[in-house]
Amino acid sequence: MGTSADLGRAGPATFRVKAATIYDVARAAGVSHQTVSRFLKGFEGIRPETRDKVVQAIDALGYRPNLTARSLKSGRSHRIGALTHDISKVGPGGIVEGASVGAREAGYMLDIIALDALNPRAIEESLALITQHDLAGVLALTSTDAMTSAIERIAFRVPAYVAKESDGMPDEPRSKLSSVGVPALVAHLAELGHRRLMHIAGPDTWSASRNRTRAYESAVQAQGLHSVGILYGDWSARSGYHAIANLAALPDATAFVVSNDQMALGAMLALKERGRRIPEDVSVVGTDDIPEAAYFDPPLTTLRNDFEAQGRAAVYQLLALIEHSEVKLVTVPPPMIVVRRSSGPEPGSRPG
Amino acid sequence: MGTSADLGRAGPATFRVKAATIYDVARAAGVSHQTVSRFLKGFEGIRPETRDKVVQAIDALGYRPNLTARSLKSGRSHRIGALTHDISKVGPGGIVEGASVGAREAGYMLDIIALDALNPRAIEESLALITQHDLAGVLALTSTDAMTSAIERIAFRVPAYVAKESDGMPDEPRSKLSSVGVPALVAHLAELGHRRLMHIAGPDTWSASRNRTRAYESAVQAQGLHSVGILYGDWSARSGYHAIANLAALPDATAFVVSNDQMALGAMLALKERGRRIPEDVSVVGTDDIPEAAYFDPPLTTLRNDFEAQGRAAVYQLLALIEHSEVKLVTVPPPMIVVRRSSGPEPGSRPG
DNA sequence: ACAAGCTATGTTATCGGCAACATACTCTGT
DNA sequence: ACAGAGTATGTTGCCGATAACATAGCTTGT
Repeated sequence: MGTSADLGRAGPATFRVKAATIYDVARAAGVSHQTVSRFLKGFEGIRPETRDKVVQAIDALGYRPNLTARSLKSGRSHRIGALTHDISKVGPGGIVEGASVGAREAGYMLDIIALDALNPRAIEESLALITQHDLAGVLALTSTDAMTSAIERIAFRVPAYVAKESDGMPDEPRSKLSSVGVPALVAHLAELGHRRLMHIAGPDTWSASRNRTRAYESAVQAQGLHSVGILYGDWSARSGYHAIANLAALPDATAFVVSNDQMALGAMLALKERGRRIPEDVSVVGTDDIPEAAYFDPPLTTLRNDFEAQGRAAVYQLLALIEHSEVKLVTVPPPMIVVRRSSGPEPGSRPG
Repeated sequence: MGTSADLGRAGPATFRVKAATIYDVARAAGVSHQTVSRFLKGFEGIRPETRDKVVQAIDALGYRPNLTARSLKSGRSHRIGALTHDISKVGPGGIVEGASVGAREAGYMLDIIALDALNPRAIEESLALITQHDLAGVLALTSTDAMTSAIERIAFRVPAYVAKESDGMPDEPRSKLSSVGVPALVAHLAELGHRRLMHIAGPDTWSASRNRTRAYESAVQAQGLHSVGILYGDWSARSGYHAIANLAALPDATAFVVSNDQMALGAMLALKERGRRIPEDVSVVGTDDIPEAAYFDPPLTTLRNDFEAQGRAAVYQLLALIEHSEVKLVTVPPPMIVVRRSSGPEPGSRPG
């Protein structure tokens, strides 16, 4: 788009028709408003004739309950706040989408609160917003330290929940550890003969990043491999590129385990520019399986994450806190490895 | 993440402290609730002593106005709904983020309504949600036909606005046409000597896609070039790949103008797999400048779009409709061309 | 010095639901 | 045939704010 001039198109002139209330319905049906209210709540003891009159009146007037009034009285709103930052950067719009759908299924709305992570006052302001807007609960969709501490402070006022991103290291029986998550990537590389690995991690302030790094380290040890070192990025392709490009000399790792696909993309470009062929000379594996990963050059071996399911699961966890009900089980599929062409056999006994 | 078990972490036990009301404040200050209300609205005629008492009471009690009650009485909520779908696909989580920030600046909340574009009933349901939740207005963040028609129906009840995506063809003086947007891409290719172009478009149901295609066609004509044909994708890298891979024979175009960066990525892979070198044999240009585009192989020549600014601008347009006020001008920078290595000189007079 | 006119503040009604209590009506048993 | 129990429905008050109207207290003019 060019300028704001062509940004959009105004709707027709707006005369908002005043919506019908239970009182309107009651009058139309010739009953009291309370009868209507009872009907709406599914109260059983209403005579069929009365019920019919109410149904018809509701239908005729196109009545829709006003949730604002309802929350005022009940003190309980039907909206949950989603604290986010950098969603566009990190990718998982899928989490937001899943959360929104999950919320709607449960009759809630999802309010997006985009934090400016760099601005400490932003959290303060958002807190004010949350209390003012009477949210039923708050969800943090990115698990940075800043976010976690914000949530901890919010949690004294409203139910709050941090949706962790995939870490590839579930609190699961050891037996499964090697088949999913980062350990599966490491095992895959080990099978291909790689012995010297390098890791490109996300920011240390993200718990997801720390978890992945820990998973990497323990998997390397468990498989009897050697970690040549750890580089840090900020999830962006740019940071992945510079992590490699800024190195004085490439270490003698034959495979790189990268904490997300964007950084893997950047790292691959830097490696190619330094004359390494992928996967002939060096293997690269990522994490997340963003839709583009299958079309990188070469297509990226990575871990598939179902972000939408994660978003939904997070909403249901939060709803359990809000409604003190049982957690509706949303199974989030574990991150499965997707093998593509960016990983290949270790270059072998060739010298240097 | 592994399973729902490690998805997150519950907050501490929640006893929501009942928030103070204007009545509490009034009692503490020894005034009537109306005086408090007047103070909150910035009413001038309050004696300094009274004012002080109110300020202190508010401070002591940590009073925050309850916006639910406020909207009930005033009939005007401070939240706007954002209809979206496929946010994860097109990338512009940035639009959502920008819209959220813009909304907050104006004292509004942004409610996300993720539509399932495939499900016609979803629009119906969302409409019900909107009226129930008493939204001040509705914003469509993706401008598909389905969305536009949904908005048209909604607009009779609440102010509504469609945020068009960049189309590279602003309603601007002709003089500017060639320096920004899709025409700039075409001009760039013409300068490099390309004469035979091909276009990969997005879905025809997206107005942004139609606009880009139209801009492409008229620019090709204006520059005296030849368009070899148009292929259609769905914005995904996958569709870009198959658009090229499914071709029985590659056309004799020397440059491809692709409607977004993801499809360009897929197309580049398919071209390379068919033995074409980029940019030596064929040039590829995209649109959007997603953060990854600079790290494609080769880095992609594309148009830079400021999605966040677009989101904010859309919010302000809508607010103008809601509040019948002047449009607060938010200038969205025009999409500027970013030249990278995916575009190069036409292969020259070499035979086929 | 007192009516008229302001100013600062208080009182009451209202938004649209829900909940508690109130009442009219039906059914049952004796 | 009528008390008592139960059922269907109506009436009133409340959530927390705003709006309209009401009333004290202070100026001002003559």
